[in-house]
Amino acid sequence: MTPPTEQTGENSAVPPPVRRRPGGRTSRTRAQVLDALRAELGERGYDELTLDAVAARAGVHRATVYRRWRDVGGLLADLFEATRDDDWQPQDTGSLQGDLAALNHENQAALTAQPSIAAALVAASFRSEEAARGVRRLWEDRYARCEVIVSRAVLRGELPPHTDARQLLVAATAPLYHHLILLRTPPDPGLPDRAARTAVLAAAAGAFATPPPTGGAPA
Amino acid sequence: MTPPTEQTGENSAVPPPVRRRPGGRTSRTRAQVLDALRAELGERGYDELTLDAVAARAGVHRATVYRRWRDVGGLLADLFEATRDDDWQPQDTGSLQGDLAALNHENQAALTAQPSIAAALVAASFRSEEAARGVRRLWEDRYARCEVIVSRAVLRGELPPHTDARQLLVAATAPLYHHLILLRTPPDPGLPDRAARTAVLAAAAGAFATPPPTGGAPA
DNA sequence: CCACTAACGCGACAAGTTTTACATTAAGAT
DNA sequence: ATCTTAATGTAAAACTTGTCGCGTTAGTGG
Repeated sequence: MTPPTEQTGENSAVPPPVRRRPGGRTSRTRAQVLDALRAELGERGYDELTLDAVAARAGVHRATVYRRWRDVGGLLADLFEATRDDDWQPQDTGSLQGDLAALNHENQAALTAQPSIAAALVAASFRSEEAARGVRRLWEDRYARCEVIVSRAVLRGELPPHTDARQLLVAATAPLYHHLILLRTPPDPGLPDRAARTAVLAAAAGAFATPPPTGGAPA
Repeated sequence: MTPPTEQTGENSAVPPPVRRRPGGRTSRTRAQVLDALRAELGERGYDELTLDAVAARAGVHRATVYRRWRDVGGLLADLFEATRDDDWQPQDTGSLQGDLAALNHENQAALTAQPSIAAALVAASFRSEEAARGVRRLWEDRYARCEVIVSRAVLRGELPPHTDARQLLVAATAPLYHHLILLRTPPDPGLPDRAARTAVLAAAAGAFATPPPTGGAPA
């Protein structure tokens, strides 16, 4: 991701041996390249992605891309990084099942859009360890933002106070990803709602209850 | 997938029979190459997979591999084919939750084995349309074999007669795949059992009931 | 055992991808 | 405005990937 700043040594003698230049041209190049990457991912798909095409589309020389991102994995990792800082947040529909269903509908739309950047990103995450780390952090960020869905439901009295938010969210969303990404079955318009309903039923049956915070135990 | 029969030679009117030779060397070569492919997938991982390395490991010339399988996608598709015809079947533990948990434990073991062929196969399915078709058929086959878990549970009286087997199986197994393959979180020893339990609770709450065969009076 | 030829090995090569060395441009500080 | 040098551009070399023609090996049927 961005320039590998390995310089951060712990020694006290040499503070910053290399003065970076994050301004003007550098950031402009990054923006151009990431835009070109998104466009290529969408149009040509992941497996036909070449660094060369990205560089050409960005109006930048190939060597520049190779130098700064090294390979496709590095490029994608940086894209994850850039994707991560937006202001997305889950809708508030007024009910747990509605919130989860809305989330699923949004995901289904993103994953089945004809040139799907989301699907390309998932495919890409298998490319390199670097990209895998990037996608892991992206998922973590998104699930963290979704936890508010659960806390809202608790406040409304729809769920018991000690509910494992992550487990509930995963139960509600995993079937969708499973079908669209792993099984590769054609999109089922009813699936988002069914999966949400199933998770809510399981939650009502106490499937995601965490052990009550009984007084401080040892250790 | 086996040998691509493009060998139409010239033209004439009658397609020459082209006598194949499935015996001896041909099948031996296929076995060597697929073994080498499995080994490479496990050791080097999917993204570092090269036809060249597979051929070298199989003790076969590159041109042979290119001729018979054309590219990585064809190679992987053939591997799916070979993987599909084994005699695997789900364990019978005597209870629905036990069966589902056993299935999850087995999958978790397969997906976290250090060189995980299973994980590599999933990654590989993104490579080409051909490989994607192969993996889709593999999943279809495995889920079909698992349906017996549900019918056994129905016979035992653990489930109502009209239960959607696929939905139940997906609900029980999807969270595992979601964590291990998409989220890339480290394996959680408790997850297989929890996911199985959640699915059983949802089933008990009627989450997977299919409309009764008789025309019930609509609301 | 023999003839036929599918399937393989070999090496050369075209196309594509990544690295490297050097020249040029422009960010950032004085 | 001027200087320093990080970041790019440029071009050619080094390496990778996939294809092709041709000679050799070994199934298969007689």
